Amino acid sequence: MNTVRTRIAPSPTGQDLHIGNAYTALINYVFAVSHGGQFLIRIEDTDRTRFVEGSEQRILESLKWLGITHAEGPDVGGPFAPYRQSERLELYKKYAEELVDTGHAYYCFCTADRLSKMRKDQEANHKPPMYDKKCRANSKQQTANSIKNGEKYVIRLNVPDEGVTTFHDEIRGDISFENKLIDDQVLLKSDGYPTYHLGVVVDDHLMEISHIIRGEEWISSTPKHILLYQFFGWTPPVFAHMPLLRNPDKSKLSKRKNPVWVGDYKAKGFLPEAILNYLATMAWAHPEGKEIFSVLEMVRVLDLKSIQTTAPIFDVEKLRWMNGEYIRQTTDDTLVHLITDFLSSRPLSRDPGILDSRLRGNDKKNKEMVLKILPLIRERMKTLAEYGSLAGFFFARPKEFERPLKVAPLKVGGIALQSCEWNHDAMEAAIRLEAEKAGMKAKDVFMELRVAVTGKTVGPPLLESLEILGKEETLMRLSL
RNA sequence: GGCGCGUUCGUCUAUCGGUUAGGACGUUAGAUUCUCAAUCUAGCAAGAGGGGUUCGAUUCCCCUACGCGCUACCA
Repeated sequence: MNTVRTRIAPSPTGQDLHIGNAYTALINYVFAVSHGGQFLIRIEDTDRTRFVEGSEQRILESLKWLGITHAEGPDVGGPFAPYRQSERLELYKKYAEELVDTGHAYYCFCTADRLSKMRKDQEANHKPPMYDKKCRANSKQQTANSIKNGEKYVIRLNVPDEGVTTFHDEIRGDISFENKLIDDQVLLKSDGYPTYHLGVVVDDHLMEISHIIRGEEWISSTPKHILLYQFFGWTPPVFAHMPLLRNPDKSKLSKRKNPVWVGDYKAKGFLPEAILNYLATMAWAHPEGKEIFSVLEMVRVLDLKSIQTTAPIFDVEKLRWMNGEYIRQTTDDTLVHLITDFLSSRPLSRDPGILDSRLRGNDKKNKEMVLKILPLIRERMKTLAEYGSLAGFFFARPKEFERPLKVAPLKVGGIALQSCEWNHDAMEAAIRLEAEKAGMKAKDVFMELRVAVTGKTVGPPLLESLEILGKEETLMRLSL
């Protein structure tokens, strides 16, 4: 009875897992784990009009990619299956009717036309747009007749006209709402599906959820949920409303203004650990002031009460920095796999310039090559996607040059490299010597060699790169 | 419009009523250097406004302003 059970309840209406859902998933997961409890997933697919095919699978995949694992869910089952609301329809109907029997809900036969007209009038008169409770006055007989005649109906929550509904929020304290301002919410839609409000309360209770940790956007609906718990005679779980992640313009994080899908960040070359770490610093700070820490470490120190109430802005720049930190921490072997997997899973058209298919090999030989290149580029990479522009020249000759080559210093460099031994120190000595002989700055010679070999003015250290590239290939590029 | 939630550097945040208001990202300058990074050093940068309470408010209370959320047979 005392076990901590948390959940996230995504609805399959988007192309993937929303980063905001990933955020609440992280907190729910960490909280459950830190209390030796269970974290589960329930799919709330009650809106058929917005249903997106394949969404559920992608949500599950993204969660898995992030490393947030669930004990129960639509894919793995569990003691409270099914975990998909569309498969639990009879349940909601039963509970909605129970509410009707106890007088806490009623049938409503109002048409969409009437409702929208009513709302328009209310708006015109500057009144809060709420259902006017017309059907609450229907007699039992009227209701029975209407149903018998096949009239479409919904079941609405019968909210008391007076009083106040209060609930305690673990993060924000007590929050109260006047009952007269709470709408007679639809609980069961005319298509037989429950609305969020009914579904969430019934399932959270049946699935023995102990803590509801969800987004701030639900605060206003919580009194309806509290009322439902009261009417059913159930003990409500603990509530904690997380602040909403925001766009740089402070609006709720949305796909129109930001990449919001976890898959977007994966495609941009972010590592799951970095994403989670960054998310963890949203509205919360490690008690020791650490910036870089693992989920496991978060499990040790997270306290719901220490979560901030202010909605943070999702700052991709800081995420990039953090991702770079993680790339630098990653072992060579792991990073090789990350890079080769990343490249092979990515559409060729997204890689510009000199990057071509030779870079994308997943074979052993290519992996060895990547391993050699790694020390030259790892501290220059903030995302895996930058590998291409950083290391592309190892695999293919530059197709274009950032600027025209200067012949004189290039010649000097060529002479130096032609006759020298192919190692870092020998090359450096030769270049400096030849530069001095020609009365040039060694710097300029280095730069010209760089442009000729890589096509760019910036990149990994030149001599180390030449060592890997080999003498033959280097001289070939110099003679272009 | 109504209801709710919120307000510390540009951004993420620290602060058990007493601090030169600290850290991180970004940014600026410098060191290093074959470029760019990485690294190191230094700098710039904040308590929305007004009332209270208090010996003392960033911290507690109220008001205003501003921002955000909700206001569907969407979640």
